[in-house]
Amino acid sequence: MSDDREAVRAWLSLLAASRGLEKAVDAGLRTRFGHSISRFDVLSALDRAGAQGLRAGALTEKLMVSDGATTQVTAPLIREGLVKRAADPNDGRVAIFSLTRKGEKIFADMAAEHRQWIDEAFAALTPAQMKTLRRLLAEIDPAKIARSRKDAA
Amino acid sequence: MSDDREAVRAWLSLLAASRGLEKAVDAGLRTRFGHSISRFDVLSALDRAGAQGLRAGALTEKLMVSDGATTQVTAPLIREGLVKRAADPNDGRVAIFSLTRKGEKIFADMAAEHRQWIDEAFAALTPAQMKTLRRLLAEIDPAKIARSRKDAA
DNA sequence: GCGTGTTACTTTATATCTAAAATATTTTCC
DNA sequence: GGAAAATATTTTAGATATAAAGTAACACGC
Repeated sequence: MSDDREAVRAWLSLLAASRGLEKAVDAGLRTRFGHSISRFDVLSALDRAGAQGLRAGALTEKLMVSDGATTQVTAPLIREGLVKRAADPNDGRVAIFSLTRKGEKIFADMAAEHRQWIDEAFAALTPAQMKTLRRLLAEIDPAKIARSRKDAA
Repeated sequence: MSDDREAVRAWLSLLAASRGLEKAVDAGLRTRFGHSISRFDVLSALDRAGAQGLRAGALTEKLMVSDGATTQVTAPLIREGLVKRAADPNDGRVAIFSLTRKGEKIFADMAAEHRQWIDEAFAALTPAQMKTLRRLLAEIDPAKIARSRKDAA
């Protein structure tokens, strides 16, 4: 059988497509708005959360990064006045992040342009093909790796 | 139409799948072999290049990273004796990297296990579906973004 | 109502990436 | 043949990621 390495081939394609697009989007966001893709992700999550904002922990979960990363990526956004950090009145440990008015406005611009870029990058695919792509991607299960690993060294 | 945001949805799925799998593979390589996915990529490129090795520039291109990253990621591999750095006899500027015997052996182990992990992560897909996936991913064109960007600020 | 453990977040140390400056070598062109 | 331009790589400064240690606030059980 020559289906021997099909999974590794698919993985290399996946990696190449994702890294390529990620780099292009990051470069675009930096050039046009002076913000990284990580910051865009934060703004996007906060925009979706609306006025009530998100706790640091919830942000961490949504972005799938470490606790420390959330603290660090929000710092410059707060410094520049796009994000507001408030204490939870009921729990002194909790930090709640939300967009400022300025942050909302800037994010709206970023999101509009971001969407155009993505539409262009995917222009060669029909909506049906994009759905197929999503369906196939959803079948990939990274968690299986951790479960199967024989951690002996 | 509700195909309105199909491209952005596909992009989010792509990113989630790629990041998730990348994290799992990286964790596996670190746990089992003490090396990052970046180092695995270097070893993989050098293994394919064989005894004649690769110039720093060629490695940079294959890995799609910056020049500096190549210098930095090879450094620990050289320190640990998996990679050898030689000068080009015809051009004093050029550095040629290749695997040592030890590097070849260790990479063989890594590659075998890596392949198992990928097979497992993709187990829910048939070979035909993996081919479809590759075909669809190949249609995505990040370069369109740079071309369309109206870099005015 | 107080010690002790838990939880939430931040800080720190380290790894990896990029962009740009620095270094070294080769090539080009009078 | 030598100055100037081009090329190949390394170094440096800064951004962003993680893991683990640190800090502060809460909550449980006696």
